[in-house]
Amino acid sequence: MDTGQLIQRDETCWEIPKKGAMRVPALIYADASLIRDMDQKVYEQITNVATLPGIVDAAYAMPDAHWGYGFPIGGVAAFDPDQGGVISAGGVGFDISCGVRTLHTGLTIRDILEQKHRLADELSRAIPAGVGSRGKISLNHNEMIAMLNGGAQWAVDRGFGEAEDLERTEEQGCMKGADPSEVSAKARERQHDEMGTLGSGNHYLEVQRVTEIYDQTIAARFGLAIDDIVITIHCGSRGLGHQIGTEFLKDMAVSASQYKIALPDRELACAPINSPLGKRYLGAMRAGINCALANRQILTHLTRQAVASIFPGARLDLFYDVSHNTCKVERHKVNGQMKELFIHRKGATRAYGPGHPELPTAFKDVGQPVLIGGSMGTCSYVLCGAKDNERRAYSSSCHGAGRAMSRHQATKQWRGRELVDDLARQGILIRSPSLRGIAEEAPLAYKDVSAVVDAADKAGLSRKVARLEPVICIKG
DNA sequence: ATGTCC
Repeated sequence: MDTGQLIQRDETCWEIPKKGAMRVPALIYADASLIRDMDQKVYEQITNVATLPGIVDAAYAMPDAHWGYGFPIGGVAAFDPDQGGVISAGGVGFDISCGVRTLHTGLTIRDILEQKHRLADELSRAIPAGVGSRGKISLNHNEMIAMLNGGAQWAVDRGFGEAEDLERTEEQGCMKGADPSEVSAKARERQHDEMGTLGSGNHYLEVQRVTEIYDQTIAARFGLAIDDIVITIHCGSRGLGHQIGTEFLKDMAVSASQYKIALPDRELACAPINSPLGKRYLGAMRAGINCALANRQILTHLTRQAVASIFPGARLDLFYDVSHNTCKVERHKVNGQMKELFIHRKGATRAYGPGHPELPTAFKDVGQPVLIGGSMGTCSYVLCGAKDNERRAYSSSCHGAGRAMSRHQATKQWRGRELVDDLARQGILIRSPSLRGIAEEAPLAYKDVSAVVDAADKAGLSRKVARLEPVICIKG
């Protein structure tokens, strides 16, 4: 991106001033180097988002922003229903409530070193991964509806995990207001035997080692210390979420003119929050969120079983679960008054600062854990919602490294087998059904995650707490 | 992201 088109507000905040059809300005949080490498499409896309009805304050892009469908991935936008605000399927993303959860293991790197290969094989056997992966659980109609209403709470009720897990999951594991009757038969059919599966693309299950602590006090509160082993699961709502996205995107594109919404890009298709279509999508999307929460909950149970077969005494307590493709109703201050806004976060993580009433007791005084996945073979980070970050991007932070190169380009540049061998030499074990998938996910096809989190920290979105490095990676 | 094209 050409920095000449932007007004630099400070070291990590860049403004696209309001012009043309824009209702508000757009703000990008990144350092100069990330901005220079950022896709020019991000400029176009957040400029377009800023034209949508009812948008409040600004359209935001996180430091990891890149070209997405309509909205950039790494985009945040808040809409006011009382000002004609809209909800957009492309503003949530196809993989509804894709997210990350990290489990403590109580083990250290010394405990697992000699069992590394066994653990990799066991996890690979226990976790269904890859395109169209299927699980052992299949849901009949009534169970499907119960799952879409109950999310991770439904999963815990069925014996997948423990009640304590729910306290450490956004929405206590259950998104209220889901309407399974708005989830089509086709979407439900696609999910019939996909519960408890990882899927493909950038989804993974990773065994990680804590290698650096940046904030001793918060790390201690988060239960993280050097050489601890944690396990991180990154996945979403599988075929069901994708089907919901596909169907509503089409409906929203068709009905935009009926709602008198001028779309600068068809991919920005949306509907007023208070319209019948907007309400239908909200109900379906919330059911999709529950599907993703239930899916990660079942995967947690499968992970616990796999780890227990090698380390019988290990306790895999949930550290935290965050979603990064959502639209949520939150109370925020607008012109000095508290308002209920619909916050779209696409490839962006909620990052409540210290003291937020919705935080679990364990984190209330320090802030929300923010889990940032790196690319395969590179590091990941744990951050913490920063004080006063509400006024920056409605308490949001980045979600990962962000792609720097297309999947197609990556497959031309790398061979899966060579990447697996290279990483094995670095002591990182990869298990995946797809060598092509590995090539698409080559570490160098992503932005430098360390630069991304440094920018998020400097911008005051969230604070660095700990760095994690991969030991084993189960890839979809 | 996605039964990587109904």
